[in-house]
Amino acid sequence: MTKIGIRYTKPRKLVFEALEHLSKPVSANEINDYLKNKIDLTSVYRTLSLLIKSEMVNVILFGEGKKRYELKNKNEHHHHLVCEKCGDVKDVEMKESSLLKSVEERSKFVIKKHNLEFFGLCPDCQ
Amino acid sequence: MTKIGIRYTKPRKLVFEALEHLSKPVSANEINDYLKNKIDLTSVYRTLSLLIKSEMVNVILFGEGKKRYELKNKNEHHHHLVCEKCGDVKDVEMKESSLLKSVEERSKFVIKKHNLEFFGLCPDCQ
DNA sequence: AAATTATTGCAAATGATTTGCAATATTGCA
DNA sequence: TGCAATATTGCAAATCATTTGCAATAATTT
Repeated sequence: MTKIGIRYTKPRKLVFEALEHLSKPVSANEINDYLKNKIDLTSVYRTLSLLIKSEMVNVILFGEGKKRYELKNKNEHHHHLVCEKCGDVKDVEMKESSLLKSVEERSKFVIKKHNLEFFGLCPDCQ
Repeated sequence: MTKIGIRYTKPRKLVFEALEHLSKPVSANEINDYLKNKIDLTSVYRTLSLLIKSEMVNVILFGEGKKRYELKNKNEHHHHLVCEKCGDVKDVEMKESSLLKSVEERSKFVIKKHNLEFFGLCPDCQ
């Protein structure tokens, strides 16, 4: 008799805890560092794809040539403001439904998702 | 007597022409394909960094794990709407100054730049 | 506790981008 | 024009992020 299922394993527990604890967009490597290499980097990547597929994690791009990952559950849909000097990341909330509607109307596209990230200098670094 | 200067060379000419001709965000590889490997991929990359430094080219991220490059001169500041099915890219213009101002006020950051890209289905692919 | 099957770690592959370096091309000046 | 000075190229190899294959291991069902 065949059974299929997703198992709750140590690597998965750990990656989830790392994302929860770090609670900002982090790279796969940063997760690994936080976990002190207790699990293999490959498992971090594999767990992340799982979490992304289950819509528990968002992928965020800051244009550094790598992906960053963030738990979804916490806050609502939001964007980020990154300090180009110290690297601090702040969440940005905004209502963008009218903006999306306007783009949809003008383009006749159906919009499924969007990326929006801001870069600048935080109060301390100005 | 030492002289310093930037030279107008064949590879640079070609990369510029490729960007002009393709006139949408393209990857380094796509530039190379267009140029039929007349120049080395390394030179494409080196020319692109030069053009970026001189603010003639923008880097655009669609989250595919690679960068895309687009000539600045053509249109004004704009964003992109990418069809997730056929890959077609449409430019999106919008006035975002009030949005930026609002984010700056709420965050106390000074915003230097931002990324905004939309993904969805174009009229033909819906 | 055994059998079944999902998951892991490790090594190696892949893809994008960068770097070192000797060979070559461009440019300013005699 | 011709040459020297130096910027730039191509090629090979390095690097970084991410993915894949596979045999060993762990989780789960019975």
